[in-house]
Amino acid sequence: MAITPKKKRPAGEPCCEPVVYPEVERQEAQRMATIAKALGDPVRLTLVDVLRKHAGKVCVCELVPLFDLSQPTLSHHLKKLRDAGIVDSERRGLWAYYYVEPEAMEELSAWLG
Amino acid sequence: MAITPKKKRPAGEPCCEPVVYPEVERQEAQRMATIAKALGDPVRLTLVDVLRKHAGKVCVCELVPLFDLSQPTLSHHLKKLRDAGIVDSERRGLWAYYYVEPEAMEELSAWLG
DNA sequence: GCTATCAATGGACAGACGTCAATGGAACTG
DNA sequence: CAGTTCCATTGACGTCTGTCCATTGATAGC
Repeated sequence: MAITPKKKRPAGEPCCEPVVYPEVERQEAQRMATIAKALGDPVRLTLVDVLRKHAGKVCVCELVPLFDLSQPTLSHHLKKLRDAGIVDSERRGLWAYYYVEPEAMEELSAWLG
Repeated sequence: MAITPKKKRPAGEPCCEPVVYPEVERQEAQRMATIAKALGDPVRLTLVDVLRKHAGKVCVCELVPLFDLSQPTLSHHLKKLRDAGIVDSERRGLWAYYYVEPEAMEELSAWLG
């Protein structure tokens, strides 16, 4: 079988220096991507912006009319944000109040530089 | 038909103050979401990280072996990053060199706070 | 108890997304 | 010119995602 190696570069010089990417940075990139993905939707990013501008004072029933979406859909988005650690919620009686948990966004902001 | 309005809140007090979200901020959120979405994939975020740490010196043939993916798939991710204005490329002979166009990421970083 | 309200959950569906194999196109070599 | 190398594009495929509707859970007031 012995396939003859065909490593013929157009010029003698290599295209660029070899690139290494350590495992540690890979894992951090993975985590940052998770946060970015949760924020990578117009509805969710808007939700986060609304929440951080009305710290601790916004209940879901006030969020729903801001969008042209059903209440279950918004609930799903809020759940995604919660799963990503970007927001959290607190129940008071019938209502659920959401607020931003700033660590995740700060992390991403710092990573972006 | 005249459905009788059933606006009975559990308590007299409203759940929270009414929330407004201006159109201008909506549009900015939309743009930020586009950037975040492009970054919301582990492969793409890793690509960006590799590129910014080897400014202007990385050709595609060096990027491919960093991932367990086919060359067309990587090309597809690079295109997405280019479409989002996060990276750009330059051709030198056979090779294509990619580099980070930092404005978009800086914008998002600033927005995140 | 019963009823009303707010929020979360489950199921279903169309569309978007990530991936690959095959192909195409541009540029260099001999 | 033909052959090679590198990169982009196309088409196809399965999976994930966003959305809705209907329902359930939880809490409050009657």
